[in-house]
Amino acid sequence: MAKRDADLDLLFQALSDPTRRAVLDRLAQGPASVGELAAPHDMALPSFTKHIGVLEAAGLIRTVKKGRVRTCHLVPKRYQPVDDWLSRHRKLWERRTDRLGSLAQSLYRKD
Amino acid sequence: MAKRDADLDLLFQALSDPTRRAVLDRLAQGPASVGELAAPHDMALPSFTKHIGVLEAAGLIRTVKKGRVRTCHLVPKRYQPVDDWLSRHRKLWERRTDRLGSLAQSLYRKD
DNA sequence: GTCACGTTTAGCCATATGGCTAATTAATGA
DNA sequence: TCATTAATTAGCCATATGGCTAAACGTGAC
Repeated sequence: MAKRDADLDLLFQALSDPTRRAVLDRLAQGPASVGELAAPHDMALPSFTKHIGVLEAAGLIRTVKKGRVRTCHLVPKRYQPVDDWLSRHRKLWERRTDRLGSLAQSLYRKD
Repeated sequence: MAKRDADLDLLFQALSDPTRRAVLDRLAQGPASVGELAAPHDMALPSFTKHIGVLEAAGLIRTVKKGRVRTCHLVPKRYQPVDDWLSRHRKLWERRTDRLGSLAQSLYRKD
């Protein structure tokens, strides 16, 4: 127990904000500068920059500053731990509903 | 833009805490009372109860109070929005790396 | 050299989060 | 009935989060 998984903490936390998810959406199409990323969001730049910081701290994006422009790109493989956690869970409860008969399953299906 | 998806906010937020993830782990094996769930966590009960509240608010668990015991059970299908978001993203960037040639792909593979 | 541009730093604010103790409620069992 | 038990409520605290403005920084363009 108490097996701290700080990685998952950071990742889920990073994903819990709509602005940040929108940034990831955008970056899925290809790299972009901080300014480009900020444009669609009605928010002061320094506020926005914090979101970039959170995403980078979680490892979901990486950034390179060239001249005065910081370019951000996605690190898709960082979704892996999240993916893993979810599929582990799916297996856990599927294994469990397997152990229950189909009657019990149908009861659970009420949700 | 600014398409608030409060559901995902709540879900990712709920999943961002190790105590709460541990509770979900436990509940994947079957229902349990608040007391049983709290036992492995070195934490005062009222603190723990808040976590239960967060999980319930996110819809990840449901609880029934019978007598003085509140029993909690998992609502597995609530993982669905999270799952959906992730697979949408996987598709997005896979589609993109498809558009790039294999040379560009190999460059990206550096991460 | 100087000015504009893209970004960052510094500092502030309100609210949320995750923890605690003490006291309360409600149900069970002796 | 009365003590014990399971959980909740109330209230407190420290820190984190997500936003802001004003000012500074560093680079590129003219």
